[in-house]
Amino acid sequence: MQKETLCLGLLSLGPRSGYEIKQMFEGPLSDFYSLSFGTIYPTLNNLQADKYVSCKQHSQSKKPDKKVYTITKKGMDLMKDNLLGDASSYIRSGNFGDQIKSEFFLLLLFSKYIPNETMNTVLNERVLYLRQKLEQFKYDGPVPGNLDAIRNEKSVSFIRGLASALIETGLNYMEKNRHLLKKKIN
Amino acid sequence: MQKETLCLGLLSLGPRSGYEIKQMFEGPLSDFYSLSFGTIYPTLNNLQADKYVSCKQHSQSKKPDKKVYTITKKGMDLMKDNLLGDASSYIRSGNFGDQIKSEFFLLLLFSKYIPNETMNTVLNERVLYLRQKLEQFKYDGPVPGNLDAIRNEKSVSFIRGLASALIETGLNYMEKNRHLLKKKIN
DNA sequence: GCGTATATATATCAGAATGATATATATAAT
DNA sequence: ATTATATATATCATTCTGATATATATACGC
Repeated sequence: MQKETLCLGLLSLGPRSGYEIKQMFEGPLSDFYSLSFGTIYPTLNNLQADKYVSCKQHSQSKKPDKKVYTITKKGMDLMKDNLLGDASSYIRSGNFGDQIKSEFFLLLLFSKYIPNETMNTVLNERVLYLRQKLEQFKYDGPVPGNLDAIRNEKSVSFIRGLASALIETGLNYMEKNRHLLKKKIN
Repeated sequence: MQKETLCLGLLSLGPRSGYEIKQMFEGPLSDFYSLSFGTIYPTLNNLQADKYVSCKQHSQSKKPDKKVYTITKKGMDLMKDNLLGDASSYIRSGNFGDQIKSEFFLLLLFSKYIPNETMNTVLNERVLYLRQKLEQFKYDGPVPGNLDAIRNEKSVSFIRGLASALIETGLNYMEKNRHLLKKKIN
């Protein structure tokens, strides 16, 4: 997805700064997508120059000014156009589409070069990590204010439910089949 | 995973050319990782310069020479060292770790800006696509010769089983919950 | 009270990776 | 006969990341 469409999409949920957009990528979106500061800030500047967003500078004593961006009518139109135009090309992406870089799967692929004890530790930690992820997706309590908008999106409950179901399946599979990765002789 | 470790890992399954390594990324590995020609060819050249791989040139009348690379003892050692050294850092990657770029999930996130009929078509095509993927992972018949080595890896049956289980869960969830993405009024 | 770590906030840039293109030929399909 | 696809390597502009710079505030342990 184009970085412009993505930034506009997040701004459509409410006005926010570049820093807060980054927080979304590190919080609720971290499992699906990410953009770096080096992409976010220039993108916002370009979107502003082309009037797709407006910007209000909030001076905060001695911190750098917080630049809060608001999507314009022109920006909403561009976002909707882009989403509609590219919708069909996103059908074949994501789990299991063409954008995953799973280093964990590569590690499994080459697991025969790794001692059994090491793989055991790795798999144990992987299970712990996935359990943690699962709790994260199931957690339904309060979230920091700037992440509230995304949490309240109806589509997000669909996505969180799907992610939970996938992780549960992965955990069950791992518990039942991890013995297949063991080498007979070390 | 470092591109060097990855290329060495694939060459550890048997000698092959850069073109054939790319074929692995477009075939059985396409759902987990990918490297472009622009990365593969320079990497192989560097690995050769440092004696981690050796190279035999097979002239083929008028096509460019096919350069078949073979991993050396030095290369096997480097690969194993790298795998062991980095193993713990791969635990938190992949579904659902930190490397997924799921444009499909982003599309769902912004689905409220897309007409119900369009989303319906998109979800239908997604289901067809996932069914196709599922068949691919479950297919157990013969594969082209250069992809045989990877198919015969014991770890690959573990990975294919996991992928199949995940896709099945995703399909079931989608069928049962897709109504949640529908907007009440269009 | 003092140092350390973390959080807020924007900006920039070297290095890395991709996606496209160039080159050249063979083969299969229409 | 023409078009498309496959084999095979190589290069490069554009893009993106990850790191770093800058500046301040707050929280935490000792």
